[in-house]
Amino acid sequence: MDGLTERQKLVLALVVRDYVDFAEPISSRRLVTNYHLDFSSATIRNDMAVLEQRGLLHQPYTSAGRVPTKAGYRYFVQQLMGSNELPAHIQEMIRHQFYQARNDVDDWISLSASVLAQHSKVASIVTPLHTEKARMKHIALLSTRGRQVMLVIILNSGEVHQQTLVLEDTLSQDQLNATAEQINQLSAGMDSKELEKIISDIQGSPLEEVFAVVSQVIKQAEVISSGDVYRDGVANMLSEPEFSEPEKAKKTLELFEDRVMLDDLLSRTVFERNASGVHVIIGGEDTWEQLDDCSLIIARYGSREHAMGAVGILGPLRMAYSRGVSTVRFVSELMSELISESMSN
Amino acid sequence: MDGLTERQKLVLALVVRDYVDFAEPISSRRLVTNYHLDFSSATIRNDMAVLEQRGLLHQPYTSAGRVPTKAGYRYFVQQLMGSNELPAHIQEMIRHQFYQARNDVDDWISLSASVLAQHSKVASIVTPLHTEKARMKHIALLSTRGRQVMLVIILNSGEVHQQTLVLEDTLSQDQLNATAEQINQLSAGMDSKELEKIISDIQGSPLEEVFAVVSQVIKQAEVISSGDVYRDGVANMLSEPEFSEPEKAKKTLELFEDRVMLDDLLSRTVFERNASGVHVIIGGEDTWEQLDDCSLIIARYGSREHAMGAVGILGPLRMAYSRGVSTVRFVSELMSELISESMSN
DNA sequence: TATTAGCAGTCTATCGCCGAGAGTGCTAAA
DNA sequence: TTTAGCACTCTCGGCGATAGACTGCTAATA
Repeated sequence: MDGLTERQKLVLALVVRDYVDFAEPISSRRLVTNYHLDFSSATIRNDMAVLEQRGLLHQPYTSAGRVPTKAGYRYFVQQLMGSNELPAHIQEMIRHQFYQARNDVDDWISLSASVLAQHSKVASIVTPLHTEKARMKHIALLSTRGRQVMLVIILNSGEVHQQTLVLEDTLSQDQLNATAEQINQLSAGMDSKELEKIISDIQGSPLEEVFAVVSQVIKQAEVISSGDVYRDGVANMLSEPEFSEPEKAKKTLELFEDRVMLDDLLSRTVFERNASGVHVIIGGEDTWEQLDDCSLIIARYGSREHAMGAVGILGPLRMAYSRGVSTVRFVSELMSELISESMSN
Repeated sequence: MDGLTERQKLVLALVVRDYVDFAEPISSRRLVTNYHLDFSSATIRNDMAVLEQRGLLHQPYTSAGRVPTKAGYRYFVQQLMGSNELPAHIQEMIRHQFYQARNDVDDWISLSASVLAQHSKVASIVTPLHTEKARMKHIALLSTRGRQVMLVIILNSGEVHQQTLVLEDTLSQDQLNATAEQINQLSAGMDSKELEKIISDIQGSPLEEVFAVVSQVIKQAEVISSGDVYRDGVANMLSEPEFSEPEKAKKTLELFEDRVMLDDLLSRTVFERNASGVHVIIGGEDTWEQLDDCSLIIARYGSREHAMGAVGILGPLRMAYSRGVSTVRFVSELMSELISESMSN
């Protein structure tokens, strides 16, 4: 009910739909003729006036058509849009692309960024997997060159992290193997706190340096770092008329280079909100000023027990929400499925 | 000599310099007053007419000021610019940033992208290290989760590659260690061709699958892949007036997402040309159509014996070439230095 | 011969104006 | 409650005129 008649809801939905497609203010007559409504344009005008009073539509100037407000988009997404599935042939196409890829999480991640950008015509963001409670499973030390050594850390979740070390002296691979073995014996299954305890126990040991780095890497694994967020389709955004003024375009592009903001956004939306499923953030929602004229559709993938990441798309307010949500939902579910398959057994 | 008087060269240099700063056609009077020349504007006008005849300057329309042509920029870069060093305090600042970073090539790479973008005010591109003749030094197999195994390959050059495998059966870490040991014994120091020979020898062995992937990864290491090129400062570009038309801006942004083109560009400029040092590519140089109104300043880092990468900046034709070249040169030398230090023992 | 002052000529950019067109809100009738 | 009709408002595109910025040329000068 919430005070809107069925016809008013229809009008709102049609305005959103038409505006998304054509990016110009929508007039009452236009709706009547394009959608063969059984009402006169005057009737629709009355409904539009009501919707404007409720703050769901906006008139750029007296006697222009109507444009949805942020609240209008939100109402549309929450009440009117429903939840459509992605058409079967599209699903098939995407699945096919994934099955063709190598069996590698990193490849899937970059592929999903590309798929999302391609199907949504806006920019996409995909984070790698990360674990909330990171525990070390196993490490390896590999001699690369000179005193340089690669430390590879496998977490319980299956995530892999690596980090270069430069040691005081050159060690042979055999010596490194022995060292790694020692560390594995001492600390398999530990989290960063437990590791720190060990470090204080072994003060002065030649292992201390390596331990410190292991603990540091594990601590970092618990925070999502935008450093290795995948992006794609950023150029798509510039086709949208809302970014025709270079100033706005620049502001938006800077979003994608602002790591602090991305970190905050991703961790606060996807990882803290306990609700799973697809989130739609419209126009910054009073929290992210920079996102003021963008919308974000985002969902988790992976599983809470092991490791999770986020896939999403970022576009203008005037965005194909229904299609966007279906696409993001499908891709996130597909990713989860692929990952759990590759880890099973 | 090459047919230009000293004063004509000066005029060209000043036009380039002033145009770079102000992005508007430069008039004869403007040069005289701004740079306190001891000639009248009429004299400068005569020189400008000559420079235009030589194709070094261009007049947007009758009775507008002059703008450098691509040839003009090229002449400036090759003959007039000289090679300035980056101011000492800037050098110090950049060094400081690098010494603060972790001792990790990947961190240096992303840092150098950020430093270049910041100091040049245009976009930067940095590739990771890659080797022309990749030989396997050592591999490790690490059990991650279920049948999923991480294959880590260390090349002779010190580069590290990793790739997830999904095996038929779950193997314990001990079994994996044994397998890796076998492979190391059999094939340490081999290049991809030699590996392929081995593969045909061990047809049907359980090692075959792993071998195939090792050989594939090594082959890939020889090609520079834009997949993991670092970019930064792309948003900077949109501040430049040449990208105020969204159409051009989009075309340029697409450059950064066009992996095929980046691959080609990087391998043909930096890795094939035997001359080392800084390369300046102005306006695509008849080879890269998409780069038509961009310039690229790029240099190698690393060393030919071990592994090399490229650092560079990409901006509009109207670019601060002198400063750009100094910056790129300095960063590439610094990277080389840091890498060789971390590899020495 | 090289340089310069002066001037006529050319082109752009900007402003204001006007009319066409689109779309509304309102009123009165169905 | 819906609708036809109409007056009103506001934008957008085109037009013309003006101001201003530079140039190229010519004739004078050192």
